[in-house]
Amino acid sequence: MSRTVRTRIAPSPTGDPHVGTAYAALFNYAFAHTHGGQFILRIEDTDRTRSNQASEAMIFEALHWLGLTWDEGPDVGGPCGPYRQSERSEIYREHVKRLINAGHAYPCFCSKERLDKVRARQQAEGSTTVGYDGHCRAMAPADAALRRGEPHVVRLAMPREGQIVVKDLLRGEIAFEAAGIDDQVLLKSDGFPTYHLANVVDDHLMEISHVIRAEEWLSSLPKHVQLYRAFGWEPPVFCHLPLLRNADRSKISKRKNPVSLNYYRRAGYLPEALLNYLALMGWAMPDEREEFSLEEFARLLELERITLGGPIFDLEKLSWLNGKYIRGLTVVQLLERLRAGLLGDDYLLQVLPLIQERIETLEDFLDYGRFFFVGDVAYDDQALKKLVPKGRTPQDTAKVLKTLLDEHLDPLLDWQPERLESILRSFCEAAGWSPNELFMSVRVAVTGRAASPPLFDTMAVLGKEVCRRRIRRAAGALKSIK
RNA sequence: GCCCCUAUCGUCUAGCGGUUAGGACAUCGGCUUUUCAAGCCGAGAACACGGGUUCGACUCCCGUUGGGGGUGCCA
Repeated sequence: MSRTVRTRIAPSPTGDPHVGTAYAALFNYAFAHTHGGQFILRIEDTDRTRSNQASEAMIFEALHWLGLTWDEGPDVGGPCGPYRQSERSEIYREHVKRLINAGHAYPCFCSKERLDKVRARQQAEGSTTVGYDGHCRAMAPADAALRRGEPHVVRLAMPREGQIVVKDLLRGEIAFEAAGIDDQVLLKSDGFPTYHLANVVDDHLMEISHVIRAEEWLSSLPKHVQLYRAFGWEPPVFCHLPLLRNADRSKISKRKNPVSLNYYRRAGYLPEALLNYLALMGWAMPDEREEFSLEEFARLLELERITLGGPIFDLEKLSWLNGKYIRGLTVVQLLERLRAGLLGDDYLLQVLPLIQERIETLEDFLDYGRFFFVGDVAYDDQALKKLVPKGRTPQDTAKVLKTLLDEHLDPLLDWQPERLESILRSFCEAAGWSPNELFMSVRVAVTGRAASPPLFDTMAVLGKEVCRRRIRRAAGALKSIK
């Protein structure tokens, strides 16, 4: 009870920095501060194929922008490091060994094919439990030792019967039938731990007192609790936050909502307004005041008061709040905000070289460079016509743009001219479009005009978020054409 | 399919057995204003349904329905 409060945010660096990460970080940060504890940043990069350095850097950057500073983390260090899971492999391996020796875990040599087959059969039979069937659990330790050289994973030996009762701060006790939970993989065949293992081991070793995370983890809580038991550790307090939702109530996603923190930053939302809005999701101040600072939030947050209905992330209300914050600034402060972004030297110095050769008077600058500074661009009839190459239909064009965006541009984190060019060029072949066709279409989508500075440089300067939303919008506009 | 969570205006929420069910966004109307915003004032708008418990349920319990999440060698 008197234990120091230590909370953490544990993002996985596999994409653009996510608004859900900021949401969880906000509550963890605030709770730690309410209780004079520490807030820790841990990078969960155990998925070697998806984890990526650019993503990690963007997460740091985005959280710094928001002002959610951490007391311990990969960049600032701390007594419980390293804070990057990829650098802790030895720790996990040792802990797995302990579990195996105690009979709480076992090696599993089942092939992917067998696993798929088992799952397919269970599904076909309408079996009540779908998951690993425990095939290798019966293997004698001596036999397993003999096969040590073969590729294998290590699984957690879950109790076969009875109930696993877990406790969530907001929901109270929740009982799961042990029979319905399969033996989770703890150590992958590449030697890296799964989330389940790594998060339990690290939370324990890093002395995390309160695990405040998204509700999507609630169903794996019994596995985590079982791990704490197997290790003989005292589990932390668990508090599962409601999931942010799209307007249709599904879990917030990039197809239906801007989810990248970079979007909000570029669009000109003030970090304190975003944080304030996020704090309103599932939380209300005791006096119902809706505008408050991070400090006030950190002073008054009580986890018990969090509401559990999944809140819809409402851009309209966010924008209203943001407007309030902007109006609350002095003119000089407003100028500073502008200079920190769209009207800052950094950005202007990127834009100007692309415009310089194309203007004759300084006042041409605004007219010509307009699309570098606005959010959406308008597509007039002429632009709409240029968007669709001769001989192509609006529908085809919309489809090509969407595919380009979703499958090729969206996963790109290193948003540089060279990368963009190679992606667009190879996409031409895949789509069966000529570079002329595709590049003009993308140019118009991204700038609103048929004439612009070199496409890839322009896209690079505009940034991923702006390109994304404009291409998306262009595709949408095309679809509504007859 | 199975497991788990969840349910107050369109949206975010207050409520914690007895209230004309309150506030905010959005919407609509008015005032202000050269215009547009902003600001101010006002209006419409909710306890999903069915059983209990109780003198009394939005509040407690059970069920139904709706919504969500999970069911990966992803987190």
